[in-house]
Amino acid sequence: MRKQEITIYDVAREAKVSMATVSRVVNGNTNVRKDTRDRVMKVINRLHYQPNAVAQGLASKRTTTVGLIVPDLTNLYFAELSKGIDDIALLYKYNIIITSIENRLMREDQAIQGLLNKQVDGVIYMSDSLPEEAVEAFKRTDTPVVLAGTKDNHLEFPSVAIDYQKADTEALNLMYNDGKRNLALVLDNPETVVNTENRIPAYQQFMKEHKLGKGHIYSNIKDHSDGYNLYSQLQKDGVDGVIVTSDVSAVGILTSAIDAGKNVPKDIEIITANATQIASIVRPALTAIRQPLYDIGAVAMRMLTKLMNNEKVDEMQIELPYELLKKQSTSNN
Amino acid sequence: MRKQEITIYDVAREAKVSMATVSRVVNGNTNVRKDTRDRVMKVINRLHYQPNAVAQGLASKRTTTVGLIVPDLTNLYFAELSKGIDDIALLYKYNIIITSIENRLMREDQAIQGLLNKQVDGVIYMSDSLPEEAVEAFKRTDTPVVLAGTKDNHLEFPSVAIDYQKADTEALNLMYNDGKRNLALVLDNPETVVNTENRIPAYQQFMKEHKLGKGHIYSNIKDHSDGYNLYSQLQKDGVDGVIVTSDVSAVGILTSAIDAGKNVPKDIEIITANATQIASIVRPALTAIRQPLYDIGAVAMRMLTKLMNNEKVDEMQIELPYELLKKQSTSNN
DNA sequence: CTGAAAGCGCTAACAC
DNA sequence: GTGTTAGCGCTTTCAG
Repeated sequence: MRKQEITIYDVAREAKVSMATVSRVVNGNTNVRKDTRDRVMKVINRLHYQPNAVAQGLASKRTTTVGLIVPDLTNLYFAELSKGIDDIALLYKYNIIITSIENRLMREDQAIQGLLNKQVDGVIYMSDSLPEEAVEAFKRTDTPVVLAGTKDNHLEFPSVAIDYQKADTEALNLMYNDGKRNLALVLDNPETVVNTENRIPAYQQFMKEHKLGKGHIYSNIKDHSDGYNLYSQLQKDGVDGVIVTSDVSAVGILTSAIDAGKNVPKDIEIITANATQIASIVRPALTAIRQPLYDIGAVAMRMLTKLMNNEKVDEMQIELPYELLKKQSTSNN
Repeated sequence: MRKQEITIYDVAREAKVSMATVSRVVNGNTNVRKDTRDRVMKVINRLHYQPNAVAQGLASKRTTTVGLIVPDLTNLYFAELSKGIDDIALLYKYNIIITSIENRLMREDQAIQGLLNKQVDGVIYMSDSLPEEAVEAFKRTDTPVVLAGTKDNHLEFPSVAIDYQKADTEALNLMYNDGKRNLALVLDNPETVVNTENRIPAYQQFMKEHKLGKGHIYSNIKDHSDGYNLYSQLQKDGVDGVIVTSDVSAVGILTSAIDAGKNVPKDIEIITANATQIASIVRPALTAIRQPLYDIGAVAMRMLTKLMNNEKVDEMQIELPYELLKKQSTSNN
């Protein structure tokens, strides 16, 4: 709806060439003589011609657009992932259509279908859960998909993530070495693949191996106040060390403990499993499993570019290194 | 690139109608007899037909897509604005193409041009600065634009924001009433319209009216460590009260003060001017100018839908109410 | 209420 | 190297 609808046809006429030639110039095709190229370029600049990406998309069947499916924009975990994706997308000249699915009106499979209808060239899926309908939706298409910061049950889709199981075990071990024996796991969503297939098994195995009983798993602790309110329960249950999957919830537990006159890490140790900048901003700073979120996003997007170009991808399940950042919410003996 | 490329033509053939009729059914045009509509719908469902949005866009010149221009995805200020935008966009069935311009590779006007080439139906601009080239880019087009959480110098564009000047004056007054006399203004970007036209004038006028001298304005304090490092300078300058435009920077100042053994609010009062959830998570909680970020985004997007439909919009410059949330970083006498 | 036909602006064989 | 010509899949007059 530009005021001046300059089309490729206008340029062709003014430059006295065919639209095919203009198209070649626009797309950097080398099969154009230098002087005609220059002539066309001059007209393009004079007329301020800008190719209509929609028409290009229809004709070429490539939209240079990728879809992002993300649960919550205001969760820094996803925001930091997105940043990595965005930077690489820019590098490869892809636009990003973002679809947030936290809203009840939008289901995963609908989000996918919507993106597919827009003819995106690829999709990056960051939602922590991958419902069966979503899997089906992906399978109905040739459009490549990469999971970022999450995995699927059967490793059917390419993904970029960390070794959650190993990370959690290491975190539990840290608290164990600090003398903590009543360790708990605090989950946001208990049904995500990462949790059911990685975090919970890691926790249960650790508890078993160290003969610590069944332990405690708390679910649906998603925001600051959830965490804040959970603390009294943790006290009742005698918990002295927790891994928390939601960053702000970890802060909530921390604040609640301090407000209750407790000492962190003496009375309770806290490790946040999906650290964002928030973990390092609060005091005491939270010991954290630091995932390379930006890199996960960047690598996922890079992988997607390869997939979209039908390039060979040697590794479909990429695992990036994490770091267990020991801060003030554990005593780190 | 779907495996099964069902087109409107396939549906037409199977349903024994013309593609025009299928199109009418798909678009909810009422001029279709009920039984033909049903027949077409049945075929659509059987074939899993999904309209190609790119072809629709080319033919109808509407893409049901809006562009978002945002400086930084990982800044919760923008994330919270985006959430409001996203929810309303979903409601009106618009997709969102997000363009982040913090990257040096992407300038404001390029971002705009890119969105325009994609034939977006409208743009929401959240960047805190609006360079001349960006203004020019917008003027070359009929595509409606709404500024969210920011304003332009000449009120040329529709916008949704708060009264920054009034808010800051109120904040300064709070600290003044607490007995603070060496008040400072800590800016992220000193060149944004909101700062040059609203915050700085408000500050200067307040200082003048209360005969507090020239005061101190600090610039380019953008992240947590900027704020943290600034504190020693604030001490040197004897500052006992600050308004900070970057939320995480405010936390940085807070943490730095506490680490230096100071008392907040006794030694220094801190008010954050662009509060996000972070402001309420830290302890002591930050006194904040709480802007209704979600609402700003939602109202901006709603306004844009009207503009895109050529509906009448009575108010082009919308000002939403803010709240001065008195928390623990001021003594609130 | 339905169909025919002309594009939307561009790309991509295929000729020359 | 360059031009010609079909489409891409859909919407939208315009007839009837």
